[in-house]
Amino acid sequence: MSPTRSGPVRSETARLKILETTARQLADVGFERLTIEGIAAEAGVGKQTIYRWWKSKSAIVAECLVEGMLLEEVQSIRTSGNVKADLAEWLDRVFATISNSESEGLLRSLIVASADNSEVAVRVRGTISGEDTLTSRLRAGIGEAPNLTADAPFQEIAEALVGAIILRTLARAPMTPQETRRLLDATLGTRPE
Amino acid sequence: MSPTRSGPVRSETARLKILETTARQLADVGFERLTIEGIAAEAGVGKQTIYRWWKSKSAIVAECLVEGMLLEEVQSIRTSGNVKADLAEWLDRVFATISNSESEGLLRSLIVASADNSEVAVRVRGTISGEDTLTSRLRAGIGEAPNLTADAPFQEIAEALVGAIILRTLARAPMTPQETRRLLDATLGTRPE
Amino acid sequence: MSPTRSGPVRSETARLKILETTARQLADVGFERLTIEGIAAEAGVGKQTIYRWWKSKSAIVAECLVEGMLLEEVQSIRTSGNVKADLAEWLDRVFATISNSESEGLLRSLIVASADNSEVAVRVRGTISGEDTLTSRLRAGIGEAPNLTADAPFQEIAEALVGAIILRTLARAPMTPQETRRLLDATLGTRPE
Amino acid sequence: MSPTRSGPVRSETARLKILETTARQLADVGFERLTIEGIAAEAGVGKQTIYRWWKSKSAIVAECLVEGMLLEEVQSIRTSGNVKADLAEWLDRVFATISNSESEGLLRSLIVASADNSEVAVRVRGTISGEDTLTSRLRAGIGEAPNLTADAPFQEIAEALVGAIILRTLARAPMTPQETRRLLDATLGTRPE
DNA sequence: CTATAAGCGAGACGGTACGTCGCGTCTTTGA
DNA sequence: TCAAAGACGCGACGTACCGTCTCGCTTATAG
Repeated sequence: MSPTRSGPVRSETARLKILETTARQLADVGFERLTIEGIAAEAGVGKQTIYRWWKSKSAIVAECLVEGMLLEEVQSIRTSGNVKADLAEWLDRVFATISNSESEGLLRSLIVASADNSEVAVRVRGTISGEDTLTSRLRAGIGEAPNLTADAPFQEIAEALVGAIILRTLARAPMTPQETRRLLDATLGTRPE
Repeated sequence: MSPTRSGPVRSETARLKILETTARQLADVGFERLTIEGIAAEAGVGKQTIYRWWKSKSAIVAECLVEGMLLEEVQSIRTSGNVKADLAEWLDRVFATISNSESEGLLRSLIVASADNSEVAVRVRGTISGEDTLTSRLRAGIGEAPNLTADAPFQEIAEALVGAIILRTLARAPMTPQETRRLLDATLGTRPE
Repeated sequence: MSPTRSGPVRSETARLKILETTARQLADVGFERLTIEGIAAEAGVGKQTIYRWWKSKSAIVAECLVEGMLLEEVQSIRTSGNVKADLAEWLDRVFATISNSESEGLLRSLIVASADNSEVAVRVRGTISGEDTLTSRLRAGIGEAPNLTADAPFQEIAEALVGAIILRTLARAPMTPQETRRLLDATLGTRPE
Repeated sequence: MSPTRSGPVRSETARLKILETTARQLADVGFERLTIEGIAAEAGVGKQTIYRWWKSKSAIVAECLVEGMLLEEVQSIRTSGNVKADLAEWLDRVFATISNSESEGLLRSLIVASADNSEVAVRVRGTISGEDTLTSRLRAGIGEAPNLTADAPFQEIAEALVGAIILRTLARAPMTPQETRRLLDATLGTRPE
């Protein structure tokens, strides 16, 4: 076996077309009704080309997340000096995004994909909380809220927040701004305004 | 249809056999590989009998939850006077149960079913937190933890806890006892021991 | 067992409704797509009422034939003194009737029913040839055609004619008037005009 | 679709296995109880492979006829110089074949298939009369019987004979040798011996 | 003049087969 | 040698009917 084998190399064009198509169809029809055949047809690609490079549809979805093709809108968190206000704005944005009829069910689809593939689970969580900007924001907020001391359980607070988002997504019951404030009070130890 | 129509009546035997079979197979093979045909075959029932009364497999799962055929082990929460200890014991029990290989993936399956059917989502959440015994326990714990004041956001604290369970379930990363303590410190406002 | 048992007697209304519905649907959708459930529904009758009195759908069709609800138009044959002319007129009428789009496929449906139930086969044949008026007409025509001698094989001539009708019905190729004349020449021994 | 498209080609193995299985099962259980699933299972083939190439079970049967897999025994007619004797032998052979319990009902099944598909009707008729060897034999017999003149209606005589076969098949009443003679007398204009 | 038993409309039941969709693998042809 | 196209065996889908079996109601003899 030669170190560099002969023949054409993986087609980047095909790879991107497949990812874009997957992202589009995932938002459109959801994970359960997403099919390899459908992706191949719309992407103008042979099925084998997909099977050659990915081992399941959740793996394609995972790669879409890595490429930042999904949930771009919810990855940033403001740092204004008031951690509760910043997180409230972020949570409101998250719930507004997932309630948007255009990508209705997208996060729910990602949850299903997560159940199939823990790589997706990790990516979804990372993506929702902006590649760990959530934990960073919490750490940056030491002193801005009673619970945010130097030895606070930042990781667990982040989990509680993201977990609540997931819970509400599954229940199709986005949080209202009042509820997000109460959630933040519960996890940051702040008091109602 | 008249209020009392004549003719044969729904078979309770068939209904129970279907629910039992569904519960068993769900724990066995997971939601994605659960099939109506498989249920019908094992339950000794015609497919139409299933389609007549339920409109999807997630609807059957929802009824299993209502009948208490799933997740019975995690529905009770101790009330000892120490809310953090009680919830820690409960969380440890929850993670032990869902890590148990016998029902490996059961909760993950229920999450997938939830994505398909908000009825299931509501039931799963109700069941995990023991038909609202979680919120009740929190209310009963007023004064046992800094965050548990009379006007505390009990609902949101419960959501944060259940959400964290779901998050860890998807990531296939059950919380260790240390982590559950930190999560409780984060949501109850307690301090590490 | 008493000679006359108690209880209500067979409902003539239901019987007739079933036969009428069957005749109508048979002409409409054909024998293969005729269903007991469809008959019961349209006739406003329980399925059991049908199964109680008939053992198959072809048996109902047979009874429709007995009741003269099917193919009434083709049962009479003229007796004018010219057997070839009379049979030509009858054959033309038969082919016109079965080509009529309104009952398109009715005879074909009856052939299928015949294959299932020899009772129907006998009835169809009897009905097409007008309760043996065909053989009668042939017997009455002794001397009107070369083959019609006193010891002629009347039965076999009739069979040849009806068989040809069936053949053309299956092939969806009705005979033209010219062809019917040639068929009659072949079986009656007459010569072309 | 381009004239020569790339990609896999139709499997001849599968095609033949399907036709052979269909021929066997048709003789075994009859057309009404012949099922696509049964054929697929016995042929070791996916259902879709059948649906891809044929649009109904009668279409498969038609192709069996084309391939000469059905009714091979009745396709030849002797030419001895005595047309009545030759046809009598053929008719006796036909009725013997269709009465044979081994293929009991095969011709009846083909009649049902004909009702569904005129292609089958044409093929059955062509096959029974040996790819028009019947008409050929009649033409070859000019002068051997009163009705067989140069301008005789050969086609219609053939139809009368085949039609009678079908009629008797439906009635499950094969002709006796005496009856076949009378039928031939009726159509050929011969006299009883 | 009951009571009892059958007929009736209705339709649930365990089944079989339908025709379709999508899976993951394999085969062919063209670039 | 990869990629498109797509046929293949397979498994499940949701639907249509099958023939059997309750139901609750009505109706006509038999006691």
